[in-house]
Amino acid sequence: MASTTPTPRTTANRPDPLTLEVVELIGEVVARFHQDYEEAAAEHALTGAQARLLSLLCLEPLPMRRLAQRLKCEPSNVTGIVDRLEARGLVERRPDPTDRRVKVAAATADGRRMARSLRESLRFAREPLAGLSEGERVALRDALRGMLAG
Amino acid sequence: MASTTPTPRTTANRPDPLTLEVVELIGEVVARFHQDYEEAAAEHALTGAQARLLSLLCLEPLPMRRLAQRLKCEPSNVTGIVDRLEARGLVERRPDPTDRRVKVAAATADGRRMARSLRESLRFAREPLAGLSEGERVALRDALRGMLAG
DNA sequence: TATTGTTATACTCTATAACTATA
DNA sequence: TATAGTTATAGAGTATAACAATA
Repeated sequence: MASTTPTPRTTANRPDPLTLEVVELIGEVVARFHQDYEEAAAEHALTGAQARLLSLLCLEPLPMRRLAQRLKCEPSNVTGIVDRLEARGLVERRPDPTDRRVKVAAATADGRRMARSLRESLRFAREPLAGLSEGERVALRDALRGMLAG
Repeated sequence: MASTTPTPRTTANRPDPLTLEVVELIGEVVARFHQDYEEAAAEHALTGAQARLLSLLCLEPLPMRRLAQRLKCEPSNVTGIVDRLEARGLVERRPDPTDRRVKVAAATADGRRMARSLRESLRFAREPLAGLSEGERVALRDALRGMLAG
């Protein structure tokens, strides 16, 4: 089926109706996912950035510099976000034994509890697949893999 | 297949591996989509909020109040965003003949050009389906419809 | 000299509350 | 009285530039 061009197109070089609909659906899913995440964060008196940083630190402690890379922002911003989380006892700074310039941020026990509660309060992001059969989930998985690969 | 519970689960009430993988894939797509959008906006010296507002106004002029509802923020914020876009000649405020309290925001010709350029510079958001066959796109469409419905 | 984290600065987004002009 | 838009204010995220401590 016309596989020389990346995406099927009609005459005027516009995506075909099927592709257009899928793009729109993805946009809706993205919006729902994000809204869900922000609301869950707000319910815990966290901003989106704070929730993302805390979730990252629950996987593993990270130096400030690495945090900035993961969050795709400048290192100077991470200082403030960690400051606010540290003031609430959710995160702490630890020295790095091998390099005294480095400060490693880590989630505290309270921080991990908060992150777990946050994760559990994500409705759409956690249960987006409630309406799908196993076959549909397999198809969705394969399509998403294809998107991220392509 | 096991359709009494919303989502298949293993013993400890945790989602099964397939569901977990799909959730993770959706998260990655959401992240890519958003990053793509923000970068495209930045390339045009727009913030994300400005780009979203401008894109909305390219579909139809809207009263300030309605804009706030669409952007899911307070009306007072819209004032500033429209101010900055208006200062750059991308948006204008028009009076509403039927209600003198209302100001209708509308994209200018320059604003529409900017929005079109913005739309065209979205790589992943515009061409997320490059790697998928028609059959995969149909499967993806159906799965996404099911997600948003369920 | 280069790197890590921080500070200082400026801008934008955000919500809240008070204000104005209409209705 | 109620509504549309604005202003004032304060907190948070963001990028840039300059800085101290360390490598």
